[in-house]
Amino acid sequence: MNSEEEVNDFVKNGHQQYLPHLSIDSVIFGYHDQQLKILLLKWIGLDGWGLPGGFIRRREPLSQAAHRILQERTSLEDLFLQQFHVFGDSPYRLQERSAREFTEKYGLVVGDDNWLFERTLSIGYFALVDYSKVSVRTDFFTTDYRWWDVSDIPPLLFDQNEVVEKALATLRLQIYHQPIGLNLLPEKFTLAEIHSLYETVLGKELDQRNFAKKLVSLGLIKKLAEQRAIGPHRSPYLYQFEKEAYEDALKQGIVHTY
Amino acid sequence: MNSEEEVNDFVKNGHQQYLPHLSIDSVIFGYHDQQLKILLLKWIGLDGWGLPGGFIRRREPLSQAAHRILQERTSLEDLFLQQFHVFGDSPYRLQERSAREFTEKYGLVVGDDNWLFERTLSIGYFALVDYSKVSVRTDFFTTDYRWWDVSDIPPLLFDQNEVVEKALATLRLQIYHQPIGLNLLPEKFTLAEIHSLYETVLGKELDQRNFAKKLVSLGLIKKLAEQRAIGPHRSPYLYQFEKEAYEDALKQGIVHTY
DNA sequence: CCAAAAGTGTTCTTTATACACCCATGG
DNA sequence: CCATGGGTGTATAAAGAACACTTTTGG
Repeated sequence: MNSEEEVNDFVKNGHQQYLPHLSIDSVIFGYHDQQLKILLLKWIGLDGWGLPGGFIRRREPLSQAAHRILQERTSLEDLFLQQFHVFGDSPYRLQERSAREFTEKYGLVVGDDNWLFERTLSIGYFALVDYSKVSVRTDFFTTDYRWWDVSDIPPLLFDQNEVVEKALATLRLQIYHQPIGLNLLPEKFTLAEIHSLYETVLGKELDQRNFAKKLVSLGLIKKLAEQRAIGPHRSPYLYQFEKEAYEDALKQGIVHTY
Repeated sequence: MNSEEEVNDFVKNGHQQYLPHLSIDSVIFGYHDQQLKILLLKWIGLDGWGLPGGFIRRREPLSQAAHRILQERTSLEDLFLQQFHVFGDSPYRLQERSAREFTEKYGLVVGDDNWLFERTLSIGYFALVDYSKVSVRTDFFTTDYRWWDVSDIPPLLFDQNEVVEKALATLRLQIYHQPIGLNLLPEKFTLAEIHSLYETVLGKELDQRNFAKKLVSLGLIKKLAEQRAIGPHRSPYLYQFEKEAYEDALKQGIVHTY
């Protein structure tokens, strides 16, 4: 959605294509530089950072909508994507807001009764993606994007800070039952990398030896013959996920402590 | 909602009061007779059993709507109520269905474009309630109700069997992180009762001695001086939840194994 | 040869599991 | 006095936590 014509049509007639009162907000986690990051978009006019999101087509299954929205935004096909909460309590989501504001800022004339300004509940999804594979597409409303460190999220639009908090809490809880990493790390990685990922997500230190022992003994990762040259230091071995064991653990759940 | 007039108004004008395309389905768990049960309603006309549910008022916070719906149905004020999933994938939820059917069965004339027959996503909540304190209110659409054993749920309307399954799965997962029982048991209970509750929810046997040891050592329950007379057997002691420890465990989570 | 990061085992402590007998009660 | 369900402890096994030194590498 980039041309003024398209945008106009979306604003004026979007309610014919999309379900009103409902949107999807995506918290997209990536991992880079030893930091867990999320992707935020800069909304022009509203002058603030917000989550990528979108609407559900009238006859589109919900989970398909969530995938489509993410795919359109990041160009990723395969990703871990999971619903985690519906947000419908915050006063922001109750306001029928800012039609005027919108008109002023975008130069589009819309009425107070426009579908975009009715009360909207938001279904939160979170995704775990390989940072390096994402190519972000911006559009008319969102001219800029940036990966933000989760410990340093700016004030977001509406109640989206709460959405991010809840996504993080869900991820941290889930890591005790399911493996993560397959979608956050490149295919081959070092022990140091996955170790640091887990420390980052959990926000605490994990014993190096115990951690490696655990992952290997669970059969989730396997050591490759390959090593990686990393400058004037000993070369670490590369590891890879055991896909079958990983998928099993995802489905059946495990009880971890790390 | 009982008089024909009220029902007519709800069908014809409900969309002015409620958000369209969205409903709340409640899976209400109760525990009785050593069985985990859920409350189902018999929908007249549709000729089937279904979950209690309702709609969200246009300016009503989501969680408040969930509480209201449950409160109206069960007369309970304090209960454990938790959102667990949004259902928007099943083909049932895509069908704009049965306006004709409806007209035939209820004798109300409604059009195909009536708000009740548009695609509806459902937000699933589950509640844990003290079976003995519930007094169920029926209405025009639901003339009968019954508590069903979770292992013996009949085919439900739409995709509601899936909703029940997911609620159960969520409850079973959650029991590993949070205590349950405070809302399922009467205030004072015996070790045998709570033990059997946990066995029922988890669907497996738990060692009697280890179970009691664990709950007491976690400080979740405390033994009272009182005993209960139970016929020609040794009288069991009564126990009570330690509210503070219980609430803490709810908030902060625990790692159980039982 | 040195700075920096990698790799690797053992001990101790805590937690979980398995298991069986005596006790109290009312009829 | 007896049938029934209640109550309790200990020993073993498994899992988690704590802990430090040697190796490799390129500059």
